[in-house]
Amino acid sequence: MTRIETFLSEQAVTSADKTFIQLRKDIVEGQIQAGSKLSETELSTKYAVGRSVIREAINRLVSCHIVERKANVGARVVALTPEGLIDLYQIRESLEGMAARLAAKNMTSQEITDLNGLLAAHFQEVKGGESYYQEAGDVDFHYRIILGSKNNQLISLLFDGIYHLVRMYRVQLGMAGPRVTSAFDEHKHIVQAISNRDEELAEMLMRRHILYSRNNIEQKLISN
Amino acid sequence: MTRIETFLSEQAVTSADKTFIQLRKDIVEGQIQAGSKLSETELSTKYAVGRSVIREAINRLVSCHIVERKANVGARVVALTPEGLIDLYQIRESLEGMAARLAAKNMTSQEITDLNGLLAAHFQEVKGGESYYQEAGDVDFHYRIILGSKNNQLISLLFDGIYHLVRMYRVQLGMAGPRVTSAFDEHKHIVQAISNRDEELAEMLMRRHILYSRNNIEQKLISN
DNA sequence: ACTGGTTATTTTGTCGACAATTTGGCTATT
DNA sequence: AATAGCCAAATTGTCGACAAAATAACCAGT
Repeated sequence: MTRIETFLSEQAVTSADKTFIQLRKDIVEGQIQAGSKLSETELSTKYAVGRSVIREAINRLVSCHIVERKANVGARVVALTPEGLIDLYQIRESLEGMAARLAAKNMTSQEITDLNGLLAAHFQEVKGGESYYQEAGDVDFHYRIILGSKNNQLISLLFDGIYHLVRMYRVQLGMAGPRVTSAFDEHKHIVQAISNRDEELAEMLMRRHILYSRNNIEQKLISN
Repeated sequence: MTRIETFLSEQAVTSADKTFIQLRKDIVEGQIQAGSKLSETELSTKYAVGRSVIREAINRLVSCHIVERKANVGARVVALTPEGLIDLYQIRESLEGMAARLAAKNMTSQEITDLNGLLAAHFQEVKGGESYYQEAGDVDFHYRIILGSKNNQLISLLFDGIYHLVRMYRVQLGMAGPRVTSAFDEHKHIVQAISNRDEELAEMLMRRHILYSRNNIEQKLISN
């Protein structure tokens, strides 16, 4: 099992773990509508677990800002707003910029070699016209750099918190968009900077990369 | 009630809220030792609430990285390590830098006026030789700028998560340190940049400010 | 005395029941 | 008809009990 997989596949051992992951999936992928109320008893029967388990799952979703809860009233899935998406991308710009800086400092040469390999594989796909790239490939690229930062707090913030919310926006607002080839070039330059151990440039390029991505998404939001 | 206070005094309505806040306080301030085990039944009698309430409180502490839990084994207060502190400061540098940038863009002129007022008040204290400054004053300064970012996700990340952990290190490793006057000058320049709506400079100065603070703390860690 | 396996004990995870709070609807009064 | 107050239904919050898992203690065999 690769390093990435161990981090991503949070091995769910308890019933609350599984319910949390399932519920998050159902919300992120839109099976449960954004903004809708989460009734504990209802979910309890739906997922065939006790209400305690549902409560714990909901509480965890509250912690990653996917659900909001008012005391004695109940929990609702967050609403997807343009402002919320912008907030997320500002944080991504900040944190992933720092991640790239730290990756340039802390990645092993083996990890950098692997990253170059990933880039080469993506290049083949892009050349072959597969638009498969952007979903899995882009995510994989960013994950490796974040892991390369070796900052566990940073890794957890992005993986456990931000990324699920970003994916929720992506899926539900249909942001499967293009920007494939230009994004590839940006990735290439970032990897070059990391290979050169140029922390300053790596951070700057990553920030630009995410800023462009945000601009791209904002345009789509407006056109809707 | 000022804007800051509404954000800081999380009004605890349920019993789980109060227990969470109390437990966090006891951990952050060292009443409960770092690295120690958190027995649910034990805490249940200690705080005179049911075990469900304790469980919920612990789960929330897990979400803000103050406690770690292993399934079917139990929860422990995190250990305080130099690496952990560095991780935190790297994140602060990144996020608060972005906060300063956004504050330069989004703070109202009234808020900027207030911020200048705060600075003036601190100057009087520093001049008067009160070292009171650095604890409350420094925190107040940073809080206002973070709030000034108007990015709720960012605000929550720092207030609900990072800052309690930072305070835990500060309190338990006795980082009440000096650096008062130099920090004041740094604050002054940051406020100037924000007043000029110079986003770029505000971010850069804030990052430097936090970097210096980190260097200062690291030196103390070594000398111990 | 030491190691391996087995049983007890303790601790966590889950469930259903009860208490407290909110919400919606009803009645009465103006 | 509108509003205020009150009551009923539903939902959340908390508790204690039971189930499952891990740790500790114990015993047997070498």
